[in-house]
Amino acid sequence: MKLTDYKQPSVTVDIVIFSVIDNDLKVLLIERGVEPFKDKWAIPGGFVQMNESLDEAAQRELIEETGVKDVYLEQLYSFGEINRDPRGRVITISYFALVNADRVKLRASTDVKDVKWFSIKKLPILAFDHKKILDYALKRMKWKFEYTCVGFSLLPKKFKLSELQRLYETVFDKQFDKRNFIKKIHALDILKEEGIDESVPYRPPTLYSLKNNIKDIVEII
Amino acid sequence: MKLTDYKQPSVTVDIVIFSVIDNDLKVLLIERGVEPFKDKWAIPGGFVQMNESLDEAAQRELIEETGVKDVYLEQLYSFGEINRDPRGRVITISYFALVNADRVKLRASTDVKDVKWFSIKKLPILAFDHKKILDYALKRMKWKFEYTCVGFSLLPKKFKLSELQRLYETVFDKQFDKRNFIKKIHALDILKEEGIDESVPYRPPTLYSLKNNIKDIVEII
DNA sequence: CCAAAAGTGTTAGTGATACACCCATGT
DNA sequence: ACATGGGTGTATCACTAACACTTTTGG
Repeated sequence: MKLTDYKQPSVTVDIVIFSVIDNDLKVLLIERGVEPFKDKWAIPGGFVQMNESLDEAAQRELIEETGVKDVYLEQLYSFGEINRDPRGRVITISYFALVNADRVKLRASTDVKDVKWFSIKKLPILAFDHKKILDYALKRMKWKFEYTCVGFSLLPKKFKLSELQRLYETVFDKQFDKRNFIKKIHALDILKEEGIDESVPYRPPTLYSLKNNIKDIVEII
Repeated sequence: MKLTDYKQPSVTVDIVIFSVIDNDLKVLLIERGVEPFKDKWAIPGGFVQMNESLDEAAQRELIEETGVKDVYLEQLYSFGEINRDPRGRVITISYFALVNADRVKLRASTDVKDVKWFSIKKLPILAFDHKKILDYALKRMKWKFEYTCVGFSLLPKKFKLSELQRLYETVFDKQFDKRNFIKKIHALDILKEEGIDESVPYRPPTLYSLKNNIKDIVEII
C-alpha cells in the first residue's frame, strides 16, 4: 500500500497571535481579499509546504505576518471537521504565539486586504471555524500564563514589578493585591535584581530580569 | 489559488491506548507485518479518510484495533517532522484512549502480525517517532488522571474506594495514605453511595459510583 | 481466634487571602 | 507641599501530609 493510494486532505497551520498593547489584550487578524469568506476577518495561516515541519510552517507564517521571530510559539490543537473549509478537505494545525507588539511591523501580504490588532473584547465575526480556534487559544494562553513564565516574553528584558503585575491584570482582566502578587513572584525565586530605574519622576523602582532561561520551565503554581 | 496547486502531505491518526491490567499500567502495541519497520512494534493508527473528521478517524482506528467504543479518547498533539516516515511526508495527529481491558477483544488486522498489551515499564523499541508520541501521551494521561476524573472510566460502574486508590497507585506507581486519599475524594463530592458488596469474605465494603456525568468536568485539585 | 481488608481523627505545617500605610522622588 | 507610583507585614483560613488503631466479616 503506497501513500498515493489515498486521496489526501490539505494541511494548513493557523496562528493565533496575541499581544498586549496599551494595557489591552489583542489578537492579530487579517481581512481576507479572496473567496471563500472574502472581506471577512480570519486568523492568519497558510498551507504546510512539503519541505518544512509543522513548527517551521508556523514560524514562517508568523514571520510573514509580523516580521518577528524568536517569540513564544506553541502548538495548540488540530481541527479536522469535514466541512470546515468550503474549498474541500482541509485539516488545520493551530498554534498560538505571544509577541511583543513593539517589535512587530504589520505587512499585508498577497490575498490579504488588511491586517489589524483587535482587542479581545471587541472581536469581529470570524471566517471558517476560526472563532472556535481563537476561543481555544485564549483558554490555553491564559492557562499557560497562570502556570508558567511565558508572560515574561511580553515584557522588556528589564522590567519593574508593577509592569509585570499590570500585564497579568490585563490578561486576566482583574485586579490583584500588590503585596500578595509580589510575595508570590518572590517566592518563586525566578527574578534577579537589575538595578534601579532613575529616569522616572517619582520614587525610582527596582528593575528585575528573569533568571536565565526559565521562561516556560518554572510553573507558577 | 486552488487546493490542488499544493503538493499535499499524507495525514494519519495514531492512538496510544492505555489500560490497567492486573495492577499494571499497559499500552496496546501492534507488531508491523509490512515495511517500513516490518517486525517492529508500533502504536496503532492509520490514514484519515476523506469522509471522516479527525475524531472519527481516531474512533474508527480504536474500534478496529480493540472492538471497543464509548471510551475516553482525547487528541494529544500533531507530529510533522519532514522525515518521520521513510515513505514520504506524513503528518500524524496523535490521540490517547483509556479503555477497560475487560471489554477489549484484540484483533490482528491486515498488515499486522500481532497485537499485545505491554507494561509501561517494559516497552520494546518502537517504530517511527512512536517513542516520542508515547512519552507525550503518558505525560498527558497522568496529568489528566491527576486533575480530572478520567480515571473513573477504567473502573466498573460501581466500585469500592480501595479499587479507586489501587488504580491511582498503579498509574502513578506510588503509594498513597488511605485516610488522606479517601478524605480528598470525599471532599470533591463526586461520588454517591451504591450500597454494600456482601459477596466478599471479609468486612463488606461500601460501593460507590460517580455522580452523573462529571467524568472529565470536575477538576481534582 | 485468625486473616483480610474496611473504616476512621488529629495535629502540624504550608500556602492563599484580605487588608492600609509610609516612602522616595520631581515639580 | 503635593502628586505619583514604590515598597512593605500580619492575621486568618483552607488545604496538605504525616501518622496507627479498631471493626467487620468468613473460615
